[in-house]
Amino acid sequence: MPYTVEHKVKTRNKILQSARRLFNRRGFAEVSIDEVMAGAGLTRGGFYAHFPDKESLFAEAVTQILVDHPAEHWEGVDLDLSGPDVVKVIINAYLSDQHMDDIEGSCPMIALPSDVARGGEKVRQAFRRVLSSMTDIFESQLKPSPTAHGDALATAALCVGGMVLARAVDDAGLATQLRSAARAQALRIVDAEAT
Amino acid sequence: MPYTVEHKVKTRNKILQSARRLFNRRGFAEVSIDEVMAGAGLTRGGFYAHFPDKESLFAEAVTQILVDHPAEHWEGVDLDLSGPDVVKVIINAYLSDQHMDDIEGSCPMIALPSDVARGGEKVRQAFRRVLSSMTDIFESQLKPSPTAHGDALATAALCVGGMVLARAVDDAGLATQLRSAARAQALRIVDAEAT
DNA sequence: TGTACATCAGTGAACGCGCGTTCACTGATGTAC
DNA sequence: TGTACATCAGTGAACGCGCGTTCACTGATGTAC
Repeated sequence: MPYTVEHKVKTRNKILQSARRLFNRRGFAEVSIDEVMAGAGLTRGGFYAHFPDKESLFAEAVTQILVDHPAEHWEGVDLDLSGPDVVKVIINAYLSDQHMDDIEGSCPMIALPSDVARGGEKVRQAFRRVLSSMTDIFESQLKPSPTAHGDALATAALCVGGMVLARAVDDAGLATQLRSAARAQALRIVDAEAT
Repeated sequence: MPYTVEHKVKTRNKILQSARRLFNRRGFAEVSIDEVMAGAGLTRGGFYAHFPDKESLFAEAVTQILVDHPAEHWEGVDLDLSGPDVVKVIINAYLSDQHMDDIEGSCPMIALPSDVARGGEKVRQAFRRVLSSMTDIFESQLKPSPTAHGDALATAALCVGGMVLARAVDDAGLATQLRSAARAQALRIVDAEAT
């Protein structure tokens, strides 16, 4: 068996990373397989040795951030996921300038939510896994209560909603206001409900 | 001058409405001009007598909801914009089952945020106008304070974020939880800061 | 150790197709007489 | 009032192009001897 197994896995990951960068920047429909493969240093035809079709690539690219960067996500942001303030650290990192500017490396929930909403079942399932990985951390750090689950979901809605609006608006000042307003409310929720 | 001026305006609006429906459902890049024109009962070629290119159509379609439905937005939801509880009425309508299900008629901030974030200046400006028309109403009903503006922005982030996540997730139960969690927090903000 | 070989990751030409846009036209319309 | 006409909204064939996908191939590789 020529070529090691790791060789193929490595190539597959190169394709996924190229896809994630390109999808984050330009969206699913606007990116061609040619471009994804070129970004991975490969050519068109090889794609189908790794993925059955474009839609599958989309689903895996959305999930990839979970597999590949389990702890530290956004360039220049230190995520200490073991300290007592995990939730605040995540909120601040999520709504940070670095995450705002890091289009290619950003969370797929911000870069691709409307693409996913229109996508197939696999993509939407991948999206839910990403969201749950966030809300599970939030909920685990809140004081157990009947509202803890809802508070975690609302906190995620604030983080994602604040960033999505900030990215879509043509006014940099408004974008900054949106992020700090979302941050303030998110921190208020977790402060009120912290363990 | 054959054909009245209103005739051309009417046709233009038919194209815009067809575009808004199709873009909301399938996204900007995924919808063809042929489909938009067919949805308006017209054929391909006529498009360029009304719009210079596809991007301009996108920008106008995003704004159209403001021009066309200034008061009542979502099917089956009564919006009383004159009462004292405007903000609560809007929050409830925005996060309602009707708005969740009405994909074609929904707010463009929910259906198209990531498409807009990648779009040109005109589209992003149109998006900001839609967002501001919402936050202006919120802010005008809050007790004047240094945080009123931010509270209005955070409320919008909750409404939009809650709906965007609900639409993207593959789990109907989670979608409902997201919407009611966002609603609860949004109402909490305006209750704490109401005039 | 060195070489012949079987494997299969990756290549790139080719496919049919639908896209955004252009343009010569047609025919329904309001107006002038 | 009735008719001839100029206008221009809308038509649909055509354009070049890039897409997703297929497939016969090539050549770098690890293995067997």
